Amino acid sequence: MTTNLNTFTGEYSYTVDNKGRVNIPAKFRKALSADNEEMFVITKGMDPCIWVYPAIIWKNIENNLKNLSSLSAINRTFVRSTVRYASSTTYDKQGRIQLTSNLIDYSHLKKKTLIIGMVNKIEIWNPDKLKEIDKKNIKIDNNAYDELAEKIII
Amino acid sequence: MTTNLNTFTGEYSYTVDNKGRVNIPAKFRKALSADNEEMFVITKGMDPCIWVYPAIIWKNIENNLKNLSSLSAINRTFVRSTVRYASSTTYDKQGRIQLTSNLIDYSHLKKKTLIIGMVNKIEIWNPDKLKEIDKKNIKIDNNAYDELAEKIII
DNA sequence: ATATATTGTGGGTAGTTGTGGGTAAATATC
DNA sequence: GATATTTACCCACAACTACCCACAATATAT
Repeated sequence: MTTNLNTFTGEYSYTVDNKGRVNIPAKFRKALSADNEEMFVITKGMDPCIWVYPAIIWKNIENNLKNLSSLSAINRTFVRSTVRYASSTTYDKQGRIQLTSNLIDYSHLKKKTLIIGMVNKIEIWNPDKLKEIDKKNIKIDNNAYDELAEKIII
Repeated sequence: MTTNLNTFTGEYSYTVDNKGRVNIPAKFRKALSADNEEMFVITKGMDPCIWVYPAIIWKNIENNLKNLSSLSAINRTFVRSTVRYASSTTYDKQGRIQLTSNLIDYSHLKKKTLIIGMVNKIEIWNPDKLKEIDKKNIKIDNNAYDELAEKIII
């Protein structure tokens, strides 16, 4: 059976080389639908990590943003903070994408990275940073999970 | 995959030279549709920055304004504060546009600039000024912001 | 178990991009 | 009308990027 297109699961360890490139796991590349033409959009995650979207998924976000009028100050701030760190890249013959130094700094990437499938997007983490965050999140009360339970069946 | 035409994302650092020229990032130039004929319209932003529109997008704005009644105070204010300062420029062989001293003053541009893709337009900032504004905006009511995020971010 | 193909990591090179400045035409000033 | 000042266009060069190839490690097939 073929898995869902543009859907990513699982976790992989890779390295960022000294040119700022990381491999996109082969499985993820295969999950990309053809109309993406091998293109991703990378941007700042809400956690200290990099978010990687299939290009066509990102396009939807972009189109939604286009409909926000810049007359409203909140709209301007929102658009700016959303797209400011976004840039599109196609992966090279070896399956790597080029990260920007902005995003590398933001997510504290060194050499080792953890690449995590997050269903409709991919996250790139510094493994140590993720451990840190995980520790904090353990304390998150179970009530929050109970709330989620009503929305999602697993 | 071809990215959306006349759509800009990402953030770039450039310098204004002593003739008042700034580079338009290569990626942005490539995103310009051919019928713009390498032309932008620069004008006063609603924040203390310069707005740069692809010429044909600006044309649409002008046409829309024509249909707006001048009875509305907001319309009048917008026309007066934004349209008033608009002027068109094509970029030179090196990819730079010439700014006007009016706009340089208005946006407090010194040497360092931050050029930000704002989907359907481009903003040129003094990096320090933007930091200032960002700080202020953190206090802006988060509810409106979160509402937007829920609608738009996937 | 061995051979073959695929995948991940490193580096080299040619072309592009960003930044400075120079020169001639156009405009303004006296 | 002559001179000064600005503007538009051109060239040069350093820095960077995209693209290419190589090779080792892993996975797959026979």
